[in-house]
Amino acid sequence: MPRGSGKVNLVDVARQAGVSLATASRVLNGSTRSVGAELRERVRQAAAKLDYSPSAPAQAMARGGTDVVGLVVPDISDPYFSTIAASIVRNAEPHGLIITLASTERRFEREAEYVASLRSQQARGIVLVGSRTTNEEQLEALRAELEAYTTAGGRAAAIGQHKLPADTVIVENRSGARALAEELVALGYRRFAVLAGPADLLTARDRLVGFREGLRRHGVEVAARDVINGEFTRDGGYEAASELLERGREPECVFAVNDVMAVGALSAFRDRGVRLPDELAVAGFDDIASLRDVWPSLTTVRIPLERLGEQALGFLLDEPAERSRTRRFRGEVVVRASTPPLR
Amino acid sequence: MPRGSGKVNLVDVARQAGVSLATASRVLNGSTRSVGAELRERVRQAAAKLDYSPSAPAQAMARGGTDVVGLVVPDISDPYFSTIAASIVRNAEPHGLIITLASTERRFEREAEYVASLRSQQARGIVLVGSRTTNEEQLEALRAELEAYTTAGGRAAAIGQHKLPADTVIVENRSGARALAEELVALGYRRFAVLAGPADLLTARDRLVGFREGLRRHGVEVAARDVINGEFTRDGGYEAASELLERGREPECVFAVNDVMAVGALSAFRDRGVRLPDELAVAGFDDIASLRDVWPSLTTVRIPLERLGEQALGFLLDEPAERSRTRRFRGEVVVRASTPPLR
DNA sequence: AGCTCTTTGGAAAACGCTTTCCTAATTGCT
DNA sequence: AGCAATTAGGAAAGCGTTTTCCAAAGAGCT
Repeated sequence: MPRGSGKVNLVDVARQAGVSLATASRVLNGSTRSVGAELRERVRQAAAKLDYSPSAPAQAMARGGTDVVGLVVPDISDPYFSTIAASIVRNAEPHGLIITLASTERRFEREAEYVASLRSQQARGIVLVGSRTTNEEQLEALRAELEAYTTAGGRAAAIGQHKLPADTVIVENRSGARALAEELVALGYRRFAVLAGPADLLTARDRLVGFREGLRRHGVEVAARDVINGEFTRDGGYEAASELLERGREPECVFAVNDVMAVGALSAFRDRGVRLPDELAVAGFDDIASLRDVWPSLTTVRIPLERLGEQALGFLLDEPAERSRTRRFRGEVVVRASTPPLR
Repeated sequence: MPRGSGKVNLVDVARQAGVSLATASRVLNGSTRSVGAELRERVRQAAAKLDYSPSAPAQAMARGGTDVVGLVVPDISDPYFSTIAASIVRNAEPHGLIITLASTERRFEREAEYVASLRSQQARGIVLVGSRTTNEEQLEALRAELEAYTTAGGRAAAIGQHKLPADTVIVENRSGARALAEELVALGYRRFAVLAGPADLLTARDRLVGFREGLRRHGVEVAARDVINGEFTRDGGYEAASELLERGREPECVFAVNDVMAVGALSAFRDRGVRLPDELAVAGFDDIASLRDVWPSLTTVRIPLERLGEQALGFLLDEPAERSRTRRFRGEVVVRASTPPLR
């Protein structure tokens, strides 16, 4: 039942309770200093009666810091990132942290802007979720901002992005893709095509490299014209798959470097009348939960997405280390219906 | 290239530029008051040289407000909500708004807490994305918080939640479900089952009600035992579908009140050996983009999710109205492969 | 040349807290 | 009973901005 009159501040509460500002503050923020039971009660009552709500900005000023953690992702509507975001939000809540969300729409240059904004907000920490990496100039700008942020006392963690001045959480894309490749070879596949995502995306590149490594161990190669770049999205997958068919290539198995692209490819193939999975096998990467119901169910590499976010937040909450830390997570190959044993 | 020494504030900038604090402030925040070209330049240089970053909390205090907009959703990893979130983030950015994200994990009582937190943060606006509605007590608590928030000058908008003291964006669930039902009848279906989501969720209930209305127009009923409640999630759909089969019911078509449940049901049916879509048709609701690639592709009702977020934000940015406004969006039936004409 | 208007710059108040520094009062000793 | 040590409350100094209020200087008149 709110009292409707203007803003109520601590002074009002103190006056109402008949105590000093200092006492009111001490009662309300559970400070170390003790306050007599009687006054404590009076203050509590007054605050309740006036429906007092402390001003977070004022507290931030006085305390010299906030409980804000900034989360910067390339695209919050992509299930890969929204899963990570969910785990971060979930884990942040019990610590009383407030999450600020920025979605860069996969425009890398905005990451630096957001970091700057977060510094201005006096955010306590930043979690940066992986993005492009090849443009050295932009990367340098980002590094500079991060540096400025951390020297100002902020904590930074990155997911899937090496070489940043921050604690980082890494997915072992390369070894995961390697293992997947070997599994596919074991299933009998020899002729592969890869929907490789953007050429300048580290994650995508690592997966391609690992995949080729795995094949090569068994003497299998994938020609350059069987590798198609495209956006790291569902539509990117659809288009790359269409392009593949148009080139007249006839692989036995298509590896899309992430699940989102893989399901796009599934539709593309189906739209062209390809009978899945018998005529063509498809594999993905990530094991996105909300995509587990597609048919044929995707063979993929499971990444512990929730743990990624958890760990990144853990870094922020830990004591700062002198050198930046790295935590690696492995993927696990999951074989499903989209890649039946060949023949 | 950050300067590494402690925090730099406006006073430092002013001193470096040899001007007063007031002048520095005026230059840096593009105030109305004009400042001579020479001083302006000196201040700019000083700020750049010191890598000055204004303190957002201090600005909030002095200005008496922030550029924060709070977004409260039931579950950010659900594509329905992450799509809305994405549209809000995207539209907020050009206005210089900062989005704070709270995910209640579908625990309704936390909405009120988050609103309280947002009031404390002096957030400029709140977008509350639909949740339960039947517990009058909790609803009252939420109303009280919202009331307190708005009388303190904040703006509130709700999506899919009526009867809140806020501008609201409504999806016409009922008419959408009605149209879907009629379409299904036209395709020849007569025996239906419904995976109805949680009984206390308004959205779910409206869809069920509308669906029945549509059927009734053609003299078709769906018995109570063919309506199965469950969680509004993928697993909820899977379980409800399993339950349906265990009951030995043999509908011709199953309507899941949202797509996420529908794809869960798809898997459940497939796991039990039901041949889709010929043996059993399935329809959903929402037309979630990332689920468009499932097979059989879902017949569903398309909701303009992006527009929902856009409109909610629009309400926040508009001049406040004396009475709270409502904007309704209609859904559009989309028939796909999961409901082939019967026979 | 003597006025009154504009500009332009600075001093200082205000925003709402937290926390240090005092002071008064109580407690625990001897 | 007298003193040190502890406890509880208040006054006031920040925290980093924005913005009002003044004053000085220059511009435009007659």
